[in-house]
Amino acid sequence: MVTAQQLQQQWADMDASRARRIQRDTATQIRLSDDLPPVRTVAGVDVGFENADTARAAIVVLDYRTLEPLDYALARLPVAFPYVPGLLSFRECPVILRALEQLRVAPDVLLCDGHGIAHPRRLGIAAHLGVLTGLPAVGVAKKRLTGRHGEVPEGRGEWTPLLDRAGDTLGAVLRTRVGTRPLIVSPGHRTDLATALELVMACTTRYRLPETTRWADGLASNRGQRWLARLDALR
DNA sequence: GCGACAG
DNA sequence: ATCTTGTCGC
Repeated sequence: MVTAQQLQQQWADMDASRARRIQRDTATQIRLSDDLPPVRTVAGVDVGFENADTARAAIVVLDYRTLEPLDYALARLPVAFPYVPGLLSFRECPVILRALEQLRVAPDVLLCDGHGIAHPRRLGIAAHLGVLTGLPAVGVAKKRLTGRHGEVPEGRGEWTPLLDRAGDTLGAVLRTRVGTRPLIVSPGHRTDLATALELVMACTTRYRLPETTRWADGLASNRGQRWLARLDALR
């Protein structure tokens, strides 16, 4: 499998047009059939920035049934790619892979911060990460990147499809909690939309964001110390 | 050429 | 993403 080091060097300072070419090429390897094993562990994946040139990835593996943390990993790496809408994975995948290498408990599926196939070239960070690792992956984003949709029903768990120009379904705009902005869920790799929605709802309790992303978000951010203390308290 | 634009 | 306190509302 590809290592974080390889990508870090290989993608450093790569021009946008070449990156898009890689995306169109990599997107052909995505499998959207639902072939996940019985899910017992789910991982939250996110990246934060300590400063302008240091990225920090956080991965937290939760027990799918109880949503209790089973394992986690953190990784730091110099930023080698700018943030360009549509090219997020080139900036964040290297650190994430570095963190995945440290994990001791293997996750059955990855819930990533960002989109799956709800992307201009169908290769959001969740899809890219899925292909790179071979693991089932789902995209959970707080904002839309591409696609259009109608009004979203107000009930918890209700959703509306996110469509592209041709009318193909890219994902779903999901209301995880009443009274808050909906999330955008899209399959990344080895999952279909129905399963992606099921996974996200199963990981969501009383907040807008699923527990997976809440943990990963917290640990990747600058208040990560707070969340580390919570993990220790559970042991 | 004019908007839109994950984290 | 990140810089940051209080504050409006259930």
